[in-house]
Amino acid sequence: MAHQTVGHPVRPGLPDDPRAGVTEPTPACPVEITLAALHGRWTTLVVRELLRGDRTFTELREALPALSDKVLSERLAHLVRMGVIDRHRRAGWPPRVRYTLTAHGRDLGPVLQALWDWGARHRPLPPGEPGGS
Amino acid sequence: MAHQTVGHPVRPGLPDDPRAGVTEPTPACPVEITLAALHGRWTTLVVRELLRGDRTFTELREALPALSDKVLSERLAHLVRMGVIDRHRRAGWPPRVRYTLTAHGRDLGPVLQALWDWGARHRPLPPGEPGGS
DNA sequence: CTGAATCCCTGCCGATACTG
DNA sequence: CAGTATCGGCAGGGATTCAG
Repeated sequence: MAHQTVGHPVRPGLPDDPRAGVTEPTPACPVEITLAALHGRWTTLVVRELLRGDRTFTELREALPALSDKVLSERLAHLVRMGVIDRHRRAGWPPRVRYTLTAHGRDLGPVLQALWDWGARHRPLPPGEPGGS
Repeated sequence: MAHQTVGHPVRPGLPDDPRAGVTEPTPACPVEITLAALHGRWTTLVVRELLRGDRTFTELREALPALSDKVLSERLAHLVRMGVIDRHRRAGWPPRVRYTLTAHGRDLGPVLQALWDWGARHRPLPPGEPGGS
């Protein structure tokens, strides 16, 4: 997926960020950056679990039973690369790894809230409902 | 892409919406609904253009030159189905079609703003910046 | 326990060509 | 002008298996 700008039109008083005028999906756009962080199936659910508190790999698997090891592993690595979560290894046996949100990760709370709010207000067309115009 | 809930943990005072506890990516989750509406490459850029005012097919192509006819057509049909935009045909020749945001579509402004804000605050790891924890 | 490697299948998106 | 039809490449993600 790829996305972009917006913001300038929504807030005419915004700083004249040149990224608000891009004409193609570029990774430099802030909207792209955020959607890239949340990209992938299960990603928002993993973030939600971590918003409730730090978790181990197994705890996440138990919270999301239908999520496979491979995909969970991928999602966690992705979120670490995106600076959303941190990975903490505890020495000894058995290996224990805890995942916690970074400061940036915690800042995703309001973003997910905005996504929730719009979806909650929106009727998912049951079927044949235009919208409201 | 697929996503989910959140909201309950972010706002402990939220109504006890059962959707806040789903354990897999279901279309019933509000977060899923919103991400489904914005799903697909170019989608947010098309919405941004329409937030600036209504547009015709050709005007959108000119605003987003790298976007192909086929994909633009797909995105517009998708956004209509999602209740985000309306399609207005004007009789006569040549055919003129204007696309405008619905009320729900205009409500996406704050959502895109939230996405913009997080991405703008976040350093896209240039490379090698964990996050903040 | 916490993953990584592999296989395969599906769905997206771009390019090109064609129609009302 | 405003699309649709078709094709092909590639990345995403699920199941299974293997490793530190």
